[in-house]
Amino acid sequence: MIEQGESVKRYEKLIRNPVAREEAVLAFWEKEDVFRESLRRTEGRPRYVFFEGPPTANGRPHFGHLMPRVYKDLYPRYKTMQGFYVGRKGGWDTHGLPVELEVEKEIGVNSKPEIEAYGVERFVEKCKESVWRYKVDWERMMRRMGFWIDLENAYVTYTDEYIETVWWELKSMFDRGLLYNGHKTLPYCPRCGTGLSSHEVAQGYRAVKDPSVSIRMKVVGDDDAAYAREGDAPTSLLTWTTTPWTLPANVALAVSAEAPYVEVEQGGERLILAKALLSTALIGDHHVLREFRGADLVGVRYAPPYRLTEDPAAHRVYAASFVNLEDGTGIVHIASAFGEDDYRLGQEVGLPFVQPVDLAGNFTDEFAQCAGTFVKDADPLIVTDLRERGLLYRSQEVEHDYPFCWRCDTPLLYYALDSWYIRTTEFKDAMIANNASVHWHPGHVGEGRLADFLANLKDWALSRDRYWGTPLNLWICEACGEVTSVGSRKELVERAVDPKLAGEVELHRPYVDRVVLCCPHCAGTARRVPYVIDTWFDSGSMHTAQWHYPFENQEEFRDSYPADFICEAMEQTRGWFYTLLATGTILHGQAPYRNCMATGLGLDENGLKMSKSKGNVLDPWTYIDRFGADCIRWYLYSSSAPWKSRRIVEAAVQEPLYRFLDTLRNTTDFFALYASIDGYDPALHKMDPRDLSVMDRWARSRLQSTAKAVAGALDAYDVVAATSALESYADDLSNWYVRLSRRRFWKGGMGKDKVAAYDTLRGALLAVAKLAAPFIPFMAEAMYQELRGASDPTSVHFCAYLQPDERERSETLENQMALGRSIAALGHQARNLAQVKVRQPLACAVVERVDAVLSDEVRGLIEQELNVKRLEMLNDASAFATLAAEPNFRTLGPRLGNAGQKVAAWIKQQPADALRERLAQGPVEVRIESASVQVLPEDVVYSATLAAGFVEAASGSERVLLDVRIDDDLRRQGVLREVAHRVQLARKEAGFDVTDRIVLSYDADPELAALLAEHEEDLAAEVLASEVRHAVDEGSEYRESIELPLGRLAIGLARSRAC
RNA sequence: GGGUCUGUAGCUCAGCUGGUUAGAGCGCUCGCCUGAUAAGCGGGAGGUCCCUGGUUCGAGUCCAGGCAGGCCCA
Repeated sequence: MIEQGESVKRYEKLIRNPVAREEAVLAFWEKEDVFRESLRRTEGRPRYVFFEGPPTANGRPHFGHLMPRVYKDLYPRYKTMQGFYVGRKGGWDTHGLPVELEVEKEIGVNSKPEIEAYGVERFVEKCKESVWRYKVDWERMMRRMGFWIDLENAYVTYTDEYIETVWWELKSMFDRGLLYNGHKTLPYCPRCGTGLSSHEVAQGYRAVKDPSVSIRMKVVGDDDAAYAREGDAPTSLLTWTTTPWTLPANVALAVSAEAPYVEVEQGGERLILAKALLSTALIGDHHVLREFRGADLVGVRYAPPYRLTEDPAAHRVYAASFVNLEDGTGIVHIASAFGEDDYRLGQEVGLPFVQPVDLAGNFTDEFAQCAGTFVKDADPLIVTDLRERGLLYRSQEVEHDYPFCWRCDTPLLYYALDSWYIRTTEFKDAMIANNASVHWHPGHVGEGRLADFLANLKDWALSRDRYWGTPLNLWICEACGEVTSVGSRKELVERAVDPKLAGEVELHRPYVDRVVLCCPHCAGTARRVPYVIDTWFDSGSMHTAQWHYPFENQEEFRDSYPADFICEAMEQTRGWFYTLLATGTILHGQAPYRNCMATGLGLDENGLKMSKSKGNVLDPWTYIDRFGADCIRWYLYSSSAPWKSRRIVEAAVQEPLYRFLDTLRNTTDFFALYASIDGYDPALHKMDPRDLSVMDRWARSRLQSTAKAVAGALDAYDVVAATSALESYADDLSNWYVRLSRRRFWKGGMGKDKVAAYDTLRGALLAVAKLAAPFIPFMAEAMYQELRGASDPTSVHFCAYLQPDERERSETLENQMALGRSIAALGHQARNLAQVKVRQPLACAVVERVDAVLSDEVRGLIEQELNVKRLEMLNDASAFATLAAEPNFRTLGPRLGNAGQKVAAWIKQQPADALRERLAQGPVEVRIESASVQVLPEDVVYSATLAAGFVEAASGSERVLLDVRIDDDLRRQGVLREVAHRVQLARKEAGFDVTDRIVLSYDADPELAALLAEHEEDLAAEVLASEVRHAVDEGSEYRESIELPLGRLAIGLARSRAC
């Protein structure tokens, strides 16, 4: 009888709708201030340091943003539960060209002159607003996804504090001589008047046809070269370009030092070019005169097509590593103002800088014959001119990819612009060493992509000729040219001509530009350079600048450098991952992070990257509002490795809801249902370990193994393995432990066995909640709140992560159970084959498996599961089969011909077992019509025929033989079970409660009636009937007629009033 | 063009250092089971493991070349 006093604990079912369930948990977290409390509880503990890679809030968050974020939340939660203090300072990236572009669009301007006309101050103020446009969307998304991060104290890269630290960093580099002024060759849009960053350029590549010309450059001197001219014929270096407009700026030619070059004779002239390109570069017949290495040509002087400089270093041949021998002539035209390689070579060997093109892309007076002409339009003019002067060897058109401005479609020019650099190359070895100290997940990001980048490291071009960014903190004296770097607000005030202004001024353009310094060298007036800095330097400085170090928080900084864990999308490799590493190495001499995880991309259903321009971005809310945050989180964690790109397909995202989350919910609900009925209270009903059944011990052992596997996988940053361990435990618990233990919960009273079952199930569910808490924080919390005891911590997120307890583990038991389950599966398969229902008891199942051992307990479970009276384990079950020997005509025929038939007949007559034994010793001699014939082992194949009444099912290493002979007694037992089952179904159909007592009434054919009468008490107990009547009640709430093997049965059910 | 990743069932993906007949989940289909379950169990259909060559007794796995897609960088 069930009594429900007030003191009895009630367990509620979990909220079924995942979205509603999570909203309830969110409300609870906020009410209890759970995130901040989790930080307070761990304060002072050893740290696990996490750095937030700051997002830009001038764009809406989309599904792709969730991918790194789920891991950025998982590890801090996991480590917090392990007792570490994991501060999670948020951050916002707020500067840069993308912000400016947004504002340009908004105010309807399209170029720098227009911005100047609009007013830089107004423009910058707009930028400042723009960066917060979608802040609430980000905050809403983070809150709803359960991403715990401190946004209230987030660092913001545009604040004066942040800028001040960046200034401090830059000054410290300046003082160490690491900043210098030079030229950077950028893809430059002459119409917009700005260089473009690489991601902008990448958007504008298009295949176009351009001229491809080979030009003679006549050798005029060989005094400084190993090469020496021979004969009197005119000799030319043959060079090649697809940008004829750069030829006026030619200052040198470059060759590959090691490659072979040849001098050929053709039509009375001599031409020099790379041997490898002879056949593709020359037209018509030629005669090779001699061969030499490129190095021999170094120093040769030649006549340029246009002579705009008289510098003695110019118009000579140099060796360069970038010379390629795949197209062209192997002799590369160098215009140091118009190409990155060209510029670097110019710097290395001291070439003059010839730049006859203005910032609008037109030739200047320096190249008078085309002055005022746009360079691309000058191409045909120059080609014609060269042809007329006999310098043109060949002119063709080639199709290749060329970048265009993605905004205005103007062809971009590679143009050397004035720029400040950080001498990062000086730290190349240090960065390589620091990179090697990082644990990369996956390895190829650090070892491949980044290492590769570091191996070819170039100095960091720091300055940008724009408006919205951290102003470059360099002031140049108008009088003496002295450069001053200002490293703090204090210093700015001290040096300013107007200290009051310097004390109040916002550290942005155009305000800070108004601060004029007094030159420390000559007391002249120093003005700030017009640049802002690359915004990557901002975010790459967060390890220091987020604390406003060294002006504040010195201790905080020391305790949180380097980070233990960072995680961002893969494309940050040469972005944030690199800039952090660079600034960290230069400023602090150590890699700024120990573990770095890179995540893949979110792809749309066609496998294309989600991007705003393609219009295929997925709003996370489409799934959050339908499946909930846990479902999305688990999908991302479990579907594949973090760094793999994923197609986001609805069915796949939804899957965990049914497969995993509902399994947890249902198992918890199962517990709640019966624990409520029984009034189970762990505080009152103490479990004695001696009462634990084999199922309990197995469930407990599996739990410990799971805890071990999950923590091990997480520590190895193998998130997928962690999720699959949890999933398989949830499955084991629900579909094996609960399924086989149901009867223990049904039976009345609160016996020791029942307490053991409750204790085990509740313990397992609580443990799962803790193990799963970092992954699915909502579901874990909901389960925990349902199951926790009064003295347990308020939230699952305050609990200690489960430490595996080896004493509860038994590998033997787990292995035996695994074998048992495999046997059960085979047994079911065999029943299927024989078309015998599980409810029909059978006498015996035989398991054939070598050296298999099952304890009596496990064996008992399997007998029950398979509904067999006896389960036998054998090494060899051949006793249950009859072996027959069959001749193998494939071997007999070819070898023996006609005699084969006779031998075959003989084989068939032999007892198969005996024959096999004899053949196992070797060939057998047989006399066939007075001739002796050898029968070889391969001449015989054996077929086994199962003993009558058995069916078999087999998998890899085991075989199950099922005795499907049903005698009268078994049949009657089967019918009894069938009747009980039908009554149970009827109860459910009638809508009765699990605990309702019923009046069962029935009519049956005679044989069936006799059987039922005999077992009436058992039946009544089984179906909770308080009374059984031998004629169907007319007043029954539910009636049904059933055909059974022993006859027809009519039943009637009514709720009993007795109870 | 350089670097790198990916290519396995209709879909999403596992397949560790090479080793029987290539797997899971979802979907489809037939049957079973069901006092928790949108569940579970079993059977079936569904595969050129991108292609070609090589190494090997043996290749989805290793090597080389190619094709396709993606990303980063030019």
